[in-house]
Amino acid sequence: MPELPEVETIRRQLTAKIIGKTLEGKKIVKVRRRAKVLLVDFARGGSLAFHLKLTGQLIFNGQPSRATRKVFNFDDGSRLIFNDARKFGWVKKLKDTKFLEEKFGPEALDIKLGTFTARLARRPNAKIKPLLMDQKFIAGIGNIYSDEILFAAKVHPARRVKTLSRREVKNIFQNIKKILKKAIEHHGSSVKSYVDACGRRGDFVKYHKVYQREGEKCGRCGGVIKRIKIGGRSAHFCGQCQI
DNA sequence: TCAAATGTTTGATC
DNA sequence: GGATCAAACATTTG
Repeated sequence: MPELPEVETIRRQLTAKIIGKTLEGKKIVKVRRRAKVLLVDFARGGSLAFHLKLTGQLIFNGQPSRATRKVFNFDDGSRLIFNDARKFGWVKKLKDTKFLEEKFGPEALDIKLGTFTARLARRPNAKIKPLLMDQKFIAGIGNIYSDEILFAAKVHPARRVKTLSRREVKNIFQNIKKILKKAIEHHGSSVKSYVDACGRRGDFVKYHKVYQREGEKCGRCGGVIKRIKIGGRSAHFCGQCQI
């Protein structure tokens, strides 16, 4: 799944649907997100934690299918379906979620420019795309949005951090916020299997400028969109205007 | 049949 | 410690 915008979409929808319901005798008081982990908090402590990895789905009042791994039944007869075709995802009960604070870096939507710049300065030799996807460096960005952010900032995904100008750093920073927020407004990107908590597909794919658009013409400069491997993942970028 | 896929972890190597 | 890469997890899709 599901990068920050997709998990955040599900978080918001579940907040509206399941707060106040009771699950296995425990009242739900909050639905939170930390990095790409979704947390359902109970009144007397403890949480249910979900990670959807690549193909996980959480559908409120969905119908079970072959991909269904778990069904959570609420006291009022409604339910939450956890699907995951590839079985990489997980759900677990946590007594304490404090460790999640240190497990991940600052939230992408919360980080300040000064913090972002200071953290970059500690990793001068890292390539920018894998660094943006490093959850310990900054939390919430994955393969789709790192490509889109770097396209918007006109920065090549393999650029070393130490070669970035202050202006480029600011540009990347501003586009992290801008693109993630816009993607949330569109309920995320349904490239393949992702659907939101209502079982609907996200709309943001039509705004992708480079992700999975190899061979197409760049909408900004007319160059050709390329795909290369960086850190074992596909990186999509315009070979002409991303320097 | 082969390649690639929204994520993360682990181990090897320089 | 950093950086890079391959492999692993299990399955679907083109």
